[in-house]
Amino acid sequence: MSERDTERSVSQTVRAQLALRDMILSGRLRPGERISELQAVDITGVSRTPVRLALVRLEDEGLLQAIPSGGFMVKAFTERDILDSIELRGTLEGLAARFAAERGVSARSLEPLKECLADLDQLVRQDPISVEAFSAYVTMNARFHAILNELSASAPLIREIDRVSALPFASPSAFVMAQSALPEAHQILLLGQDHHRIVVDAIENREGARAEAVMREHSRLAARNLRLAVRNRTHLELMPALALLKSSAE
Amino acid sequence: MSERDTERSVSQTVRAQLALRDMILSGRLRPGERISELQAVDITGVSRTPVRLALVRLEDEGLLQAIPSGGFMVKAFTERDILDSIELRGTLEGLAARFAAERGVSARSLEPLKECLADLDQLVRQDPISVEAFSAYVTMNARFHAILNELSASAPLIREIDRVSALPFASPSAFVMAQSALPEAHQILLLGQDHHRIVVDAIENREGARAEAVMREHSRLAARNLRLAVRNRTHLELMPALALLKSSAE
DNA sequence: TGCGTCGCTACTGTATACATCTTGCGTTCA
DNA sequence: TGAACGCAAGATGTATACAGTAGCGACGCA
Repeated sequence: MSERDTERSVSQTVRAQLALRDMILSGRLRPGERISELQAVDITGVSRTPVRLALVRLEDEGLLQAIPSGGFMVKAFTERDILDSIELRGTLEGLAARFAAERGVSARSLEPLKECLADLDQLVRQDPISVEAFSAYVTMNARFHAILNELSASAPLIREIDRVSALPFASPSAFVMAQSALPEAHQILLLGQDHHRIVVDAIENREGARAEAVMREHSRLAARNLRLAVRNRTHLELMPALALLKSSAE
Repeated sequence: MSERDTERSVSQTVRAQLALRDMILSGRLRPGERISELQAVDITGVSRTPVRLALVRLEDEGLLQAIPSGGFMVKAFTERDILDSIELRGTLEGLAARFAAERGVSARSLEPLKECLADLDQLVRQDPISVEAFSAYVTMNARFHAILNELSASAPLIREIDRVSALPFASPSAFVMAQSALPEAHQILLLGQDHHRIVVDAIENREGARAEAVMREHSRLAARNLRLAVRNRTHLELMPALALLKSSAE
């Protein structure tokens, strides 16, 4: 039904954007491959005008790269690019946390964040964590990060964080599912949750430097997950984002 | 001549983008004002297709805001938004400097930065600084920042810095010209140049934390300039970016 | 056999016509 | 007199036709 709704109500541009993004992330369009407008028309079934807009949007989303002579190609990323993007997100989220801490947040507006924290606590408490719980964790984790960013009350900053997190391998939840297959899974989850706890505490006590530092460190868990998961090589299918890696690592 | 070249060789899309950006920054399109495609067609003289692309590009450049029901309006910024954008740029440039310092930069690739530093030294040495020298300073300062960012050797980071600096009030040179009218002008220039000197030194000695901290502080000079210039209210014409401020400050 | 040039093909850039939707104003009814 | 409904105007969303250009291949000449 929601499928139907999507097909009917959403604009052709958005539909094309979703279809193309899916093709890229699933690896059916390989990094470096040129993607012509007509090809995109074939894929998406809409005409060139919305396809063109979709391509432009995917370009500034960072998934495509403009070719000087015209047209677009699928962007390729190195492992270093991915790690830098994660560090970048951590830096921005750190700034958001610092803003929240330094500028002060009312007890009332801190409430949703604390509720979210409690929900996450509930989830990580199970010892062998079920796949469903992992999935719920991903959702709730994204929510936690979103609320935290909002607390910065800085529109320009939130905009940039959203932008950076749109890269499939830079989002706070990018490698959580991959992590679920690791033996260290539970321990990493507990570490992450402790970071969450600390940042809430730091904001409450207006400790800007502490809030910033812990969010930076928090993002490095994603980097650690990435390295572990790539090394183990099993469950690469849990990380669709890796389809964008330059061939060497594939 | 370059005018001619622009008119001839550049695509209609780019031409429309430039014309519209100019209209916005010059204040002829006021913040909050809706800008219809047909209106934009009248302004730019090109047809709706390239106009549309130009509008989309200006949206993700941050100058326009999409209206939910379709179309775009000129984005309005608060003084707080501007200050946050400056802090944001400082944070990103700080990260770039830290990357450069921690990862190490060869003496050879540090050379252009040092040359740039020496050129800047030459410029700030004059005591009553001429307007021409100020103008030259703006150019050279932009060059210094560009080289510094490149030294991070991080494509994703450079991309974001460029993006943030594209906002007319967030670029490293945004308020330098405005500053030229202030009595404190020379002193501020010397402070900024000292920051430049320190960051080069820190990178050379692989002091990541120092390089990061000084670039953050460096960006706050822009915030200080902004505040001073707004308070003095003279020479607001040197800061076209302020056309985007929400009405209160105008 | 290699290099240069010519021509073709297929792509992107642009304009415009048509369809759909939203918004605002006017009219009518309670 | 106020509110709600309907219509009209103008906006955006979409499709497509046409023009211009770049890239590639083939052919010819040295």
